[in-house]
Amino acid sequence: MKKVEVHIRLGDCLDILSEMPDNHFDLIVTSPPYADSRAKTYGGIKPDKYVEWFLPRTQEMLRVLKPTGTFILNIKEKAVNGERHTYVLELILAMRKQGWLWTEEFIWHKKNCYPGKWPNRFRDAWERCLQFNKKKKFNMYQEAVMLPMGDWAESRLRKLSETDKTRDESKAQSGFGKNVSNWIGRDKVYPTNVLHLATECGNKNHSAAFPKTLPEWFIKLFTKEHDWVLDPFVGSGTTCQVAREMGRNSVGIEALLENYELALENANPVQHTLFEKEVPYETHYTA
Amino acid sequence: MKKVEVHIRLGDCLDILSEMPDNHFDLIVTSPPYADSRAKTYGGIKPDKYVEWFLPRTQEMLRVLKPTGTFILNIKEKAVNGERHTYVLELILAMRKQGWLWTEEFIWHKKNCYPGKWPNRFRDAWERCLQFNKKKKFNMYQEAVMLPMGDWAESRLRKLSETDKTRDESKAQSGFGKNVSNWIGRDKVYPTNVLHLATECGNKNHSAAFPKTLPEWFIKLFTKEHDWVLDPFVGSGTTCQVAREMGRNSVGIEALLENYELALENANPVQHTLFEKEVPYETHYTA
DNA sequence: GTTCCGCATGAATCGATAG
DNA sequence: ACTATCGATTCATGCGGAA
Repeated sequence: MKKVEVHIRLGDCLDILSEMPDNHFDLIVTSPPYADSRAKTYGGIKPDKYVEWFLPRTQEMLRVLKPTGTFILNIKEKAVNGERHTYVLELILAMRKQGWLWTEEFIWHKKNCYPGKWPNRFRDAWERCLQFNKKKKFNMYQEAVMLPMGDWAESRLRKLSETDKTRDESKAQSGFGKNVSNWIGRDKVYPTNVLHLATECGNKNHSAAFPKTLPEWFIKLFTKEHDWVLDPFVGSGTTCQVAREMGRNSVGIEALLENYELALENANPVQHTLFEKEVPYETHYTA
Repeated sequence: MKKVEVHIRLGDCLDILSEMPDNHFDLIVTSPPYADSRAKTYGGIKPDKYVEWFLPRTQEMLRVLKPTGTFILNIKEKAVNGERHTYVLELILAMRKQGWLWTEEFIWHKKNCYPGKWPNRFRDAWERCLQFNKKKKFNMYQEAVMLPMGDWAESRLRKLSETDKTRDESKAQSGFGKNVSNWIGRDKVYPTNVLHLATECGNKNHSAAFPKTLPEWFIKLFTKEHDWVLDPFVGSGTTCQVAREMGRNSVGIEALLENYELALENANPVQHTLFEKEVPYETHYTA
């Protein structure tokens, strides 16, 4: 019997983080407000001002992250004036000057992206998941995210419709997390740095631009049970909700009161009791 | 009967391009030697020197590209010292200062890669295909790369056609047939900026995993027949080979004699004659 | 209980219109 | 000239109701 803590805090993460101790978190995973979005919360940061706005916050994140910890930043630059804006590129360069190591760039392939048609551009179906670290040696539990493959995937792939084949052969990989128990005992392979996840769209009230499967995958990969997870832009609480279900302690920070209350509701920040043998966390969530 | 030209040139593209006229090419598509690779050819450019080395060449490419043309740069930064190197990010920023517009970043998802992992890293299954333009208005033939639609309409279309067969055929000639044709017109969708292409693994020729499908897709998207395509690092000639098969004129430049001879062989740079009715180029390749 | 169909709904982007 | 707002475009997904 172990306790899992969930803390949801109201305020700008720049202020909240300043009260937190050094080297505390094993994983920071977040999807910050993109440029020109969430105007109510942060005043709708202009693309040209984005790096300047973000850097003080990454400075605090660098401080509160353990030396063995990882920072996953989910972000995508928008199209401005017919061009991709460069603020994400500049952010990476600036964060390295802060002391971050830019270890890897995962690609989140959004299977169901926003529709639309333009004369000069196709639909944007991917986002960056930038991995930053403090040290070259960090904790990584690669076996936790292994994919079932082998005969099952092969036969399944063969049975896919002709449409599926020509469009996207990733279906065999996209099911990670789903029905994991069915595949236990089968051959498994390591995943790649391309993630195939759908955004959870038609859900009741709020559509999750940040699907549970995204923080879930990185929490599996970079933490073990009872590690500490931080989301400095927790929004409706998805990261903390997933962390709790997986037996990880977490802190979520949200600046907008409306989202804060939603996060309280979703993440249920009461100290929970996990009876490990009866309910191992793996059974608590599904993809 | 129209002629398709293929020119293969031996030398550094910096020199060869300097002899070529302004505003000549409709598409430049290339996969340049990555940093530290192909040491024989270009002396093994160090990652830290990559931007400096590449910029004079993009300057020439900017000159020879038509104002309505597009430059597709397939590139991926390597991991150096446990970090992703930043030379690609810096290259994008520097090329914008040269006058290029960074219009889009396509992701090439390499589907069938060999398995493998590193202690701190999964297998790298994607590469950047950076799109640069001279002007905000450029030629783009989006219909040429449309894909079959998803399951939703596929099942509907199948049902309609079954109904069409088993039921009263006279209906097909009246209003009902129009409905069918409407659905048929809707059976294709525009793609996204994520490309799912397989690498040609068992390729005897070269280690360079530059599959024909990659230049093919961009040639379809950004050129029409008899347009001019340039690959300044043509390697074994793949781009020119595909261009010829698609009825586009092309110029390929290669600095290494060994590759140059291979390109001569593969791209068959004799002026070819296309009898359009007998062998429309569309039949030469598949998606 | 299945399977199927209709429908709403998006971290979007462009171009035109208005202040 | 430069910014703010609005309409049109488009498709994968899951829900609820119907056959």
